[in-house]
Amino acid sequence: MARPPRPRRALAAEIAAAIRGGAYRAGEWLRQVDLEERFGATRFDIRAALAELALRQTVEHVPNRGFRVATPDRQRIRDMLAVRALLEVEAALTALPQLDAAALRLLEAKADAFDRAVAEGTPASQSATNLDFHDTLYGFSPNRALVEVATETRDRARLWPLVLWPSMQSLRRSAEGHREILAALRAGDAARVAASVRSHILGSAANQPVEEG
Amino acid sequence: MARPPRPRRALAAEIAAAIRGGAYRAGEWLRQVDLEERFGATRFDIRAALAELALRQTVEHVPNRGFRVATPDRQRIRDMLAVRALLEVEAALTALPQLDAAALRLLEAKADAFDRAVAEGTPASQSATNLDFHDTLYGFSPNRALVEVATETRDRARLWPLVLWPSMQSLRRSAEGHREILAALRAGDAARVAASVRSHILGSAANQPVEEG
DNA sequence: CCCTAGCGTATTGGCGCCAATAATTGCGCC
DNA sequence: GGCGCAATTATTGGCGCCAATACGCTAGGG
Repeated sequence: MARPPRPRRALAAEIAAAIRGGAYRAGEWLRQVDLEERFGATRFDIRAALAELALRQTVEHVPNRGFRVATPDRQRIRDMLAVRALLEVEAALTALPQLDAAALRLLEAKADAFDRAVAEGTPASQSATNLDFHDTLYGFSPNRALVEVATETRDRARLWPLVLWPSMQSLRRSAEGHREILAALRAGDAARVAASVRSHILGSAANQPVEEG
Repeated sequence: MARPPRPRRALAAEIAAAIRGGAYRAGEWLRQVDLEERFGATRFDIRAALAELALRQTVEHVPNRGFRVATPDRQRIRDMLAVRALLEVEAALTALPQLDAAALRLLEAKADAFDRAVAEGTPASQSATNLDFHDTLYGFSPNRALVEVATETRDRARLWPLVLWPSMQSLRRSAEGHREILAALRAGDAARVAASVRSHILGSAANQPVEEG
């Protein structure tokens, strides 16, 4: 199926999504010919996309060997989570003074959407509605650069846990986290916002099965 | 002069350095043929490097027009500085518990080196020794990911102010800032470390000539 | 005299081919 | 029968050519 002319940048995201979705395992070599076929793109585009992903450390590049999916490192995941928490707490705090009643209603609706996705949605829709809640909140921050760095960092760290993500327990905890954040925002309590966002982010991974490699 | 086979990644940094050094002005179009000649690289490499810089928002890409140097936006610079402060304060704070007497001596030596560069060095050596001080400090942080994101963000934001950087006054202030940070580290006073790093970063740009465009 | 339309030129960017390099398999030797 | 070396094959990656596109200039018309 010859797809219509694919927007250049999208390809990298598409490959990243495929990796996230579990199409390729951690450490697995990505052969360019396979990718060509799978995504119906030219070799040139594939290479450009892979280079971009390598820059984002989604894949690892070994000269004359190729690209392979970056391997999760437990310590690094923890470190990344700490960075995420730092950035996202700040994003939430800077958003806080900008929130009016309408904004809070909007956020409530997003939280509802996530709840519904948890109850009856697919893992993909759960992930999407979850991100949507956070992005909506951070979108109110007047510091655009902060939001960009935060989402970038989140996307960079997000690769790993997605395969083992959909445990019902952690989903419920996430939903509760959203409610707690919302309550803190409504109260206008900065310290409480910081604490709730922080624990929401750190907690989302803390309850992951700690198997050793 | 045909240079020896240039390491791939270095080229992007080299171009970025050229932009930083003022070889190309903000908003100026970067013609690929010029870059080819200037850096003695093939068109292919130039293009890859430019794509990388575009991803880092050092240059802007306009399809079928080419690449131009990203234009500084005063608001964005402020925003970026806030992000830098956030990240680098955290890096310094996490480094703090790891510092022993030898580490403090090393940092003192780096601060001395910067002082010498301010007194008698070139702008390039001033910049290098300044970065070296910060990198050495952050290097003691156990959170590698944090340090990476911090230095990445710094390099991303660093493009703009360098042309107008070498005012003797701001250099002196930077040198003092290093001393203040060192003193706070020696005292083991976390709050003071945070405050000194923050004001060092925000201050380094606050005293910039605020001409309007 | 100014505005517009068309052409020529300069520049970018897509892509396919081929050389360089590493993995693999098969053969010979110990 | 096992091990090591060498030829074969698979895969990556460098690069130059050419089509696509935008810009500047000139000529013609209002």
